[in-house]
Amino acid sequence: MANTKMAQLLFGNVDKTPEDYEIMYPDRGLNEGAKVTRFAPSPTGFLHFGSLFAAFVASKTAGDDGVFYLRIEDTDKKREVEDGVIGMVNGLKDFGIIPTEGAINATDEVGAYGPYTQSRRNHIYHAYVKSLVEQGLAYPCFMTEDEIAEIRKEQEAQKELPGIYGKYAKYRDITADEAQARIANGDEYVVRLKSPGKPDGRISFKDEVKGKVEMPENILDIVLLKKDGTPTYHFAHAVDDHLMHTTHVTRGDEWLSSVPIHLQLFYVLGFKAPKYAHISPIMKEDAETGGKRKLSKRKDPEAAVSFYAEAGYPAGAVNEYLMTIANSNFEDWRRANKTDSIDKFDFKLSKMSKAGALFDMVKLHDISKTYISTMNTDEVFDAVTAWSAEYDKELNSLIMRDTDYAKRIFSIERGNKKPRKDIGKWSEVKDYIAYFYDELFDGKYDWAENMSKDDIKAILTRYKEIYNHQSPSEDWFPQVQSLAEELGFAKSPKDYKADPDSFKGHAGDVAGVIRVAVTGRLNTPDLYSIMQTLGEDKVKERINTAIEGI
RNA sequence: GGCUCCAUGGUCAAGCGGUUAAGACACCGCCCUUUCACGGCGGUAUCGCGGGUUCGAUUCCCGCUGGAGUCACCA
Repeated sequence: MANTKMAQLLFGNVDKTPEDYEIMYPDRGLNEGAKVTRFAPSPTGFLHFGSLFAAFVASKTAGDDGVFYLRIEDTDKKREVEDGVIGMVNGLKDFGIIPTEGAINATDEVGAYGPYTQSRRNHIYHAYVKSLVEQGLAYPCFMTEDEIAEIRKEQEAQKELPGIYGKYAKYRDITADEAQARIANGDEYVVRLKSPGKPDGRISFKDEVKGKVEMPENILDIVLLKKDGTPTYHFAHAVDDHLMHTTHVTRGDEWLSSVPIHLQLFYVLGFKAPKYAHISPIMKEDAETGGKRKLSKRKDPEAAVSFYAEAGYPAGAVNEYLMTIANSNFEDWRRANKTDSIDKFDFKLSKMSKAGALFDMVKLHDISKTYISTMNTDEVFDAVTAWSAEYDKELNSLIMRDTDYAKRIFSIERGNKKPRKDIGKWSEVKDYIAYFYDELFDGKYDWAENMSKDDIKAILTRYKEIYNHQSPSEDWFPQVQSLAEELGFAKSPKDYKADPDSFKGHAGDVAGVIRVAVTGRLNTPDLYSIMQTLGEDKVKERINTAIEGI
């Protein structure tokens, strides 16, 4: 049979058959309904926020009883970057996404369905292409790039569908002898699919997020194997996801239009097609056009996952944000289940939005504030130390100088029923705690505008005399109140409002003066706690310095 | 341009033939309060347009407009 001859000519050195691989990679034997998903990036080393989102969705889809694996799609040497794989693995790990199988670094993998790196799977792809050639479903094509460009030009001029098909597929029926002669001559070739599609054919399928989709059938003789013998994305996708038993292919919706090709490939290969879930991209408002566009690696710093690490957004907070984008009902669930792990939330592909969401930094920040507010002192301390060790050495050395002191600072009003939400990201910590460290305390005083210098001086001078560091918290404010009365201020805002002409202000204003003297600021957390943390000597020193500066 | 997807406030979005059109972020006001934050209460603001179908369309159908994606030996 001629096809056998062709197959031998092209793949004489291939010794295994598809059947061999089917046996090597048997059914996974998972529980009924368990899902197998994957994240399949090119190892460019740059983890895009959109890719993180895709990986997040894939891992949440697999859930606890499924399998989520990492496959490296490195079939294009031009795009490859040194350390690209480790960049991907670490990038995911930073956000708590750890695949159950797949590549773990540039050379090692775990799992029984590997190799998980496409450049190491050529022998597998070749066995399947050989079989296709044998069956007359694929053929070598010797067209040069110039020839193809020529054809494309003509097709564009004629307003025809561009691509290699029908009369343009000039090597479709090439004989083995002819091919042999060309190869002997040193001609290069690709292997193309002999597409069984009909020009008027339509296909329809159900996408897990887009719903029912109808499209023209693929009629193009797409390339299966490039001239260097590596597979195209399309072909590798079909072979890999079949052999690795992927049940749900989650990927960016830029792939939606190639589904007809993929479904056809699964069909000719005799594979059961996986379910597809095409995820809408995360968009960004374009300042120039006022419109939306995809989050761009070039234009948007937040497109790089490293941005969040640098800014100090906790990975958990970013995860919460990703989940609110993925399944908007997560927000309601989170309010009802404040302390539960995000893993308990029942993520559903079908609840994903069909349209692309605009990236909202403000929302992320809010979610992050809430997230950090629920962390305990040690967790905050650990996170800040880890972050500052990498991104703010000065802050780090300050904190490490006296870790107990730092923890006392972080514990102020932490753990309340209604916790403060002062910190949205770790890079805000330095400013937040600045007045606890002389090195950061700038000596600028933000005195209230309605206070005269004389009053400020009087309050501080007198307060210095009555200050008792040993007073328990409940006695502290009454002391301020009596000082207020002594100096002509009302005891409470109510008293003051009732008769503003009789008072210079109220006890709150007096406390405010003390606050500014001690911290330099008009607004702070609980002043008593701050003073207790600073210590008696430091408080007195700050008040003295303040008085001198007036 | 062909093919395809999408379309509810500023943003994320519930809704799936009859609703005062949820909720969250942001914004504004009030309350609580020694400041701020937190919290509570309230407010501004949304169904792209035009046709159908129907007793009745945000919801179903068609067209338009707008946005996005794709048309490689890149993924």
